[in-house]
Amino acid sequence: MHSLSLRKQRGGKEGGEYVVFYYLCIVKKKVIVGLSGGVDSSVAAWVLKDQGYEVEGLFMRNWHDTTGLLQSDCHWEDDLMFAEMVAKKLDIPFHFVDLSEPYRKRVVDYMFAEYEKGRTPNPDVLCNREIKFDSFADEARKLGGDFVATGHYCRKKSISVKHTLIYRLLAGKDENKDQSYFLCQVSQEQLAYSLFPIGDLTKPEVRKIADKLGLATAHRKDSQGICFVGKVHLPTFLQQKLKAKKGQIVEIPSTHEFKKWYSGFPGDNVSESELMKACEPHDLNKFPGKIIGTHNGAHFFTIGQRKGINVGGYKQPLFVIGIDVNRNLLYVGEGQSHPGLYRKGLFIRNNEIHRIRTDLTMEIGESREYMVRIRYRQPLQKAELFRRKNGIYIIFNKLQRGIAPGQFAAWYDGDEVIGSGVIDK
RNA sequence: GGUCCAUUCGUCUAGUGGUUAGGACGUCAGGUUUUCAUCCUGGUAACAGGGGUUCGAUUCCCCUAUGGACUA
Repeated sequence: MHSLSLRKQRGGKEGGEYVVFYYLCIVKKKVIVGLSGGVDSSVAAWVLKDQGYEVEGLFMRNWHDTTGLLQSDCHWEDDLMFAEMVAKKLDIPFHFVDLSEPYRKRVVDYMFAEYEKGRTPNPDVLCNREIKFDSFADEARKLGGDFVATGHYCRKKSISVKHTLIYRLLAGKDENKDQSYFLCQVSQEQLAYSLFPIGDLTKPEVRKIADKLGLATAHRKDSQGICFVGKVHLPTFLQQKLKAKKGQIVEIPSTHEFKKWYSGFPGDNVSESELMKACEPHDLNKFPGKIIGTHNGAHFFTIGQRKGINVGGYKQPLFVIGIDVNRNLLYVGEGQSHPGLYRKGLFIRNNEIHRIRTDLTMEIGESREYMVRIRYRQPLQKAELFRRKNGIYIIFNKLQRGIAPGQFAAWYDGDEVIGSGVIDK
């Protein structure tokens, strides 16, 4: 029995309460915390230390290129400095590792490849699966870590299913900051090796703790944009590798006959071809569209996007409702409620189905109700998942706006992430 | 060739003999957001040009330019 057991024992003597700490076991578990230079990971490190773990900080540098960055300066040096200051304050060993190569290969290249296909990738979900809980975890093992920990707002629990230990990934306690979505692609093995120390805290609590401890990161602004890369002007960033190509913008009036959706869910015995139809995107080629302008490459856009179309004079804003990279066409529609913006369902290929709860695998022919989100911070949507021969068809209760291939759909049971997959179409 | 009508922010437009010339869309900048988006707030920006009439012209008149309609 290696697990650290730091116990609090309370005695209620007449002199008042006192607390006695003692160790049941002398061997402390070692945790390597990914210190990013932000508050969340700083407090995570402190929480672990407070819980009695042996804690070491590891800063990873994943990107030091400034091409396409909105702020001309690259922030990783600042981040490193803050991370070091925190480590010093908490009195924990501090390490540095450069993971730029794997990050470029496994996250950035994937990003380019997806955009090139006219899809909209989520690099941060990949970053967690491929870097933080993989390459980084390997580095942690080299340092003798028993676990890695991050400053994610999510929780891990375990249950025993048929005598097997199964890890559960749960939403963070702070509903407003819940980041479980970004971890929707991690595996049981990765979860087993991970800790999320601040999952039971809210952001204001985290800030307060950091403030009380006098951590330098207490009032640092939350990072935004692509993890490690930062805020970028996407077309500029993508043009490192994808070339600009002029093409036509085609407006599809909302008055055309768009697909009709049935209300609610189909029956559980619905055929795969029927589901396929229900999850098919709008066939925009068949409409007589109107050419209203030119763009610099359809692959720089995403469905549901408003900014950057560069065509004015309309009563309501134009939104991207379709992308055709082969013909380099950008389809747009006027107004928030344009029917081309909404769909009833989506499809995930067999080989893209990822299960976190490996014990809850859906068999072919099976269907289940789950709550689903297709973007970070989107309120969970009621949906039914149909497992069929080719993959999973997700039919939503309500029409969904801007379903974008390449993004991840994650399904939840309550606040637990059950599985996820890349949206194929 | 003649006659008539039009011309206002980048775009679509509102309006008046004295207005800070209004709005929408675009765009830009902030805010929200560890993806892409969305969303919120704010800013920028126009009376085609030249003459008159008038205390005062974007508004009325004339000419020029451009676009449209009708017609020998």
